[in-house]
Amino acid sequence: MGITERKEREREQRYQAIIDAGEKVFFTKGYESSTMDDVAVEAELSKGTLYLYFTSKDELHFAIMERGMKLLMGLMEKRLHISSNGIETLRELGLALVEFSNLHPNYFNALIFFQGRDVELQKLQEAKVKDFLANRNSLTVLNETLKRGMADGSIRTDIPIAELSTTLWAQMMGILVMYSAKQAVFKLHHVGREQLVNSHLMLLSDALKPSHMEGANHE
Amino acid sequence: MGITERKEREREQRYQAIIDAGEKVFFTKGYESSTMDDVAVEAELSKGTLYLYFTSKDELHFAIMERGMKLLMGLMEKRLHISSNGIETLRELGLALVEFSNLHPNYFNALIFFQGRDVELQKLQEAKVKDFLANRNSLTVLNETLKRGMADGSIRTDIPIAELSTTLWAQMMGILVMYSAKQAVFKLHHVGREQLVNSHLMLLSDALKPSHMEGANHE
DNA sequence: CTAGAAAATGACCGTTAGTCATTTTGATGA
DNA sequence: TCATCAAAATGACTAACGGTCATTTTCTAG
Repeated sequence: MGITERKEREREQRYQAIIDAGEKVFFTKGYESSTMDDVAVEAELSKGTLYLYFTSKDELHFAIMERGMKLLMGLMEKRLHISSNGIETLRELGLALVEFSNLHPNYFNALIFFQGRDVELQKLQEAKVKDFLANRNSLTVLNETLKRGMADGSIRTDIPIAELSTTLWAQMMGILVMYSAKQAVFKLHHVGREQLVNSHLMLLSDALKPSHMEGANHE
Repeated sequence: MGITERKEREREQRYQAIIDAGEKVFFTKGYESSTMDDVAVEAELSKGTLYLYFTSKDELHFAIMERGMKLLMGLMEKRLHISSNGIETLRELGLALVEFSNLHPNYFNALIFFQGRDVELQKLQEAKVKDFLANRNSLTVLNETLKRGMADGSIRTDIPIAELSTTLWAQMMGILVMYSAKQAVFKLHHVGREQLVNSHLMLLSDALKPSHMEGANHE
């Protein structure tokens, strides 16, 4: 009989329903200003029940971020084989991130916000984080693309790949975190997010070329 | 009679003493885990008194960060005139930041942590923040240096200066924020902070050259 | 010595993440 | 149909902490 199966399915549905409620609340009021009671009301459940599905507010937030990450990965995969050239693919990945930020601004913010906090990697259960890092994620894809670019000669090879990929990843995530954390500074200088990302990519397109390679067409 | 003067002096001393206590507590237990009661005990004052000098926990943290910023600025000013060449001075500024992180790791962390949060610029009194931004700070110095570099021909001029300076600032602060927030990721890839900063500067030294300028000596 | 202002105190408040004893639900077997 | 029992759900409660304010203490001035 499929009773255990049905129960499992119901549990999964409720789990997703809580994430739905969490999204609605967090995206509307912002993470810090949202309370678990808010989420409970939205989900039409008691707060106690939430804690049967999530061990903490941060874990719920993590689940939302994971959804966002899946969406982003989808957009990246789609662009991954547009070009066979490594450096151009890299640019596509950058554009995927921009596209993501326009299509799903809320998930984008959740992801950026989460990236800029040191909480989860320490306080969340090791297992969950390990699992997340082990899975194919934006950093993995970046790494593969760099390998391709180094192989086809479109990307410099004098920086070890592990260093280069983490650096590029940190740069991109970093400027986005800074932009969301320090909007006032950027406004003061009349620089928008689009401009920031653009000039970043512009700098990169030159920086990644193998030395002495002529004929840059950054644009 | 100098009574008002003495009072003012005493007030300033107490103000500084509270920052001292705040530093001791925050640097030891971490900002989030530290309570205002902890600080009060360390300062040998009641909690209520703290709030006569600081309107919030964040404002106390801001004051600590300002101290750090002053130290950093000192290190930067010192290196500012080592070279008359713009691009080399820019590198010196990067190295000043590295030096700062080694000399004053606690202030460095406070600064980074503060940079990566969106709280203060919104919740702190406008005046305080405006004042901070108006003062000569790392971003100002960066801007000046870029101007010099563009003038002496050592830095590309095709990116507007406001965009370029904010981008470079966001990149550098960004990767440091990411490093402190996501140490686990970097450890997994065996990349240390020194390596991260190095490969970042390496990429930059190529990216900032005027197009078609030959003979790169990045090192 | 006293009046009164300025500084300091600490008991108290409101909020909220997280807990747990109790209740409800629903499957099972007689 | 009902009794039993485990799983699920509940919501009152706790602990912790940032921030407040009526009261007390300290200091100045006349």
